[in-house]
This record gives sequence, structure tokens and C-alpha cells, in this order.
Amino acid sequence: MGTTKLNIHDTDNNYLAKVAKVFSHPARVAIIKYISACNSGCICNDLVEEIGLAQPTISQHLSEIKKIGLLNQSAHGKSLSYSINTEKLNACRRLINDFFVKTQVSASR
Amino acid sequence: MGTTKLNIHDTDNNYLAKVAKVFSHPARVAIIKYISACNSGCICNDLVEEIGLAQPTISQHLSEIKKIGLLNQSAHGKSLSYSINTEKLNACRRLINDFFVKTQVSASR
DNA sequence: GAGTAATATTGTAATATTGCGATGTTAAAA
DNA sequence: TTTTAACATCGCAATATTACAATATTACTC
Repeated sequence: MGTTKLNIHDTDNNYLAKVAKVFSHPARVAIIKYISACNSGCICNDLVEEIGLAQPTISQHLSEIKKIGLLNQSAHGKSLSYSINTEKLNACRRLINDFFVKTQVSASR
Repeated sequence: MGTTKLNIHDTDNNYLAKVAKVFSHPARVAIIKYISACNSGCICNDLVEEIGLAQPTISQHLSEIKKIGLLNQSAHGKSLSYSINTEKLNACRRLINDFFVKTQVSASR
């Protein structure tokens, strides 16, 4: 008990849920917004200052976001530069939008 | 500890996260799909049979979905008929899509 | 009214998530 | 090569989530 029963659901539903989970925490939403707003390049743990969470916490959230491939990472000196993987973000957008389209089309019949 | 620090985030981010959380479990995704596919009306705990979870669990997930106003409910005899609140679903769709638009526009600059 | 079907609520066990201090790791700087 | 800055990882405490059995509730049926 306590664990989500992934096996009883189909792959599509599991994946959509997995993607949605990334966006289901305000800190991760804020992180993604911040990184995407940081034009032309390097960010790092300005995030720690910008968002009011400890460095390990931010790092943890970043790795959640990375898990679905939403971030590009490049070493820049001793600091890291993150940027949004735009294709992946688009893929997520399409995935979620398709879900809404489906649930809406059939609902309006 | 253990609790999300809602106070350090702005209302928009908190709300987006709250909405995304509803879609962050495969059972809830399945429930929403199923209800939306059930044209013209009444469903109930066919859900219990369709999705392989116990009745209290389904009931619990339904109430999570209801919390953000995504379901219309109407008593029909001793059973309940759920349907999607289409306006609300649209609102969610727009909310999420706006987020993607914002993060993408600035990312592509 | 007693029985029953459909759902909600309660209580609880198992597990996951959030957050952070302490500690590792890595690479530039001194 | 020691120091330091920027992260990542580990370990743990607090809380949340998932799932279900047991039990309530509600409204029809007999």
C-alpha cells in the first residue's frame, strides 16, 4: 500500500501523470519559469536566492525536472548553466494539450 | 518540514501546481478520460470496475478532481452521475497552455 | 420499516515527497 | 597544493499521498 499502482494503468496515462507531476510543485514551476526567462544563457544557483529554498532542495527539484528531460545542462567554470530543452517542453505541451482536446471533444458530444 | 512552502511562492505558481497535481496521478487521468468519454450522461462506479481500484480509492480520487471544480455531479436514483465541467477544463487548459507559451517564448529569445 | 445498492467517510498501514543540515565532489583560484 | 565556490548526494525528520477494510450515509425497493 501507499504506492501508486502503475501496473493497472496504461503507459499513456502513466506518462502523462509523470509529466504533470513535474509541474505539480510551485518551486518547480518557479524554477522552470526562471530558467526560461533567463535569456541567452547561464543561470545556476541564483535559483537558491531567487526562490527561497535551501540549495539541496533546489538541486533536488532540478533533478526532478531533469528526469523528464526538460533541462539542458552545461558546465561553465565551476558553475552550471541550465536552459530549457525547448523540443522537450514542446512535447510536454503537445502531450497535455492532446489530453485536453480528447477529454473535451468527447465531453461536448 | 515535509510540507510544501506555499508562502514563498506567488499565487499563480501555487495554483498552477495545484491544478497540475490533479493530473499527476494515472488513476485520476483515467477517471477524467473515462468520464469525458461517457457521452450523454450518467456514469458512476463503473469506474471501480473499469479502473482496478477499490471503491474508497476511486471516491478519494474523485474528490481530488472535484476540489478544483472539474466535475459536475448529479444524483440519479441512488447512484451519482458525474460529468466534466467543460468550462473549468477549458480554464485549466488555458492556464497550462499559457504557462507553456510563456516559458517557450522567453526560452526562444 | 427492513433490506439493499451506491457512494462517502473514517481509520490506518505503507510509501512518497518536501525540506534541510552535513558532507561529498569537482574545478577554478590563490 | 590548499582553499574556496558551486553544485550533488546522503541521511533524516516532518508531512503528504495512496490504497483499502470497515463503517457510515443516503435513497430506493420490498
